[in-house]
Amino acid sequence: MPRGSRIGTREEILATALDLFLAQGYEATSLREIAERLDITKAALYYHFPAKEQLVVELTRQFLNDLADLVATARAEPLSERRARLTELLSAYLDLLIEHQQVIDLLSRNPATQNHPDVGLRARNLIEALRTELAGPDAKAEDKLRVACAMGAISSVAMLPVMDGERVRALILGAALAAFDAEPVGDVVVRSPSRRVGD
Amino acid sequence: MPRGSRIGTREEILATALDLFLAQGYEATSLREIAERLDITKAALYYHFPAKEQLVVELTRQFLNDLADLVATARAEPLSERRARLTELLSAYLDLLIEHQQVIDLLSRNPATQNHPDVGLRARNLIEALRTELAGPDAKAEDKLRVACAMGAISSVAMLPVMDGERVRALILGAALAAFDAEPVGDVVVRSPSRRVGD
DNA sequence: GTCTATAGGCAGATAGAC
DNA sequence: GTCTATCTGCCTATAGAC
Repeated sequence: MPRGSRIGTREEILATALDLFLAQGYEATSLREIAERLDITKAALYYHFPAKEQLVVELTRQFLNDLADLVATARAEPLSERRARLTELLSAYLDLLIEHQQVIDLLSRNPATQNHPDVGLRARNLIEALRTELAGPDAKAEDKLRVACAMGAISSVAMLPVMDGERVRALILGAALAAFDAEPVGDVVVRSPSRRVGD
Repeated sequence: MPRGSRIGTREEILATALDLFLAQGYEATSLREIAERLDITKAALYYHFPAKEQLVVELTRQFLNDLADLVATARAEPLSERRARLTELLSAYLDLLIEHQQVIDLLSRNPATQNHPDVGLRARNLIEALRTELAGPDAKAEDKLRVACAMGAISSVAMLPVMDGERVRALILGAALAAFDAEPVGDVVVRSPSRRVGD
């Protein structure tokens, strides 16, 4: 059943694809499912996108460009003011994750997208570049690990239901900086459990 | 070409399946690929495992049981010594992630596995239970966020190439505790980039 | 425990009418 | 821009011989 001429078909396709990819995964979602939900046919999809993978390329393009911008910003920052630079860049990284939360979910949860040169590989390279920039050119292994922990704390936004407000943002940024600065903690002993839970 | 009777066929199948699932994803890996790499046939796989999804169930069983044990430990701990309890449980959680790094990769990267009641849903419930236990029964939203940040810092192990040594472990645990304790940091301004990187 | 052979289905993708 | 119709190929899973 045709829907007639609409302005936003392409955007509707992308939105629907994102929905289904997030819920079921990229590989587990067929073009038939996407088409059915939109009440069009598979062939109609192929008018707008030459192949299934192109859906992911388009869905992730904006995020990846923003991430590339952030790396460029990092490279342009003077190394002299190290602390201010770290704070600023982690803050921008946090904003990026919040803004593109769904796309990041898509990328991190779908191995099939991670080997695509314009998507997964590009993302990996950019993240690696950011980590390198944050640690500094003369960074020791420990500094790199500290940066990884800080970025990990920021990644906790991905685990959370919804992001709301400046207070939450400030807390996560504070946690990331504290993770970076932290003293090592060793020699912790764990007692044995009384009974297993869950089965 | 038959391989004759071997003791470890079942374990070889699981190891090969894990390899391929990690490299390509669960959905993107066919039973034919697994069989070919092992030099057996698809039908032989079905002798050992009744369905493809059973491979994931077996691969994740040990990790999920260990995680359930950790939740049980958390429930058995006295709430009186809050700080020691938090340190101890985060430490055990870190050990768990290190020990089962590959399985965690498998779970977190494959949406298709995440709706299975004995795998993804069980994992989600256990992680949620652990977060709740760590935050405490009377926890405010902010405490839960702090726990999420701490667990996020620990999750940084998943981003790292290899885990080696007590020093690295101590650093990550320290970062997690510091993330939990951190003061909020607000009002950071980001300058604009000079030029985009990467294309 | 492993094989051959095949059923039965759905995938991604294309051709060409309208 | 969307359709119908169809191709080709691979998928999971099963039956039954050895």
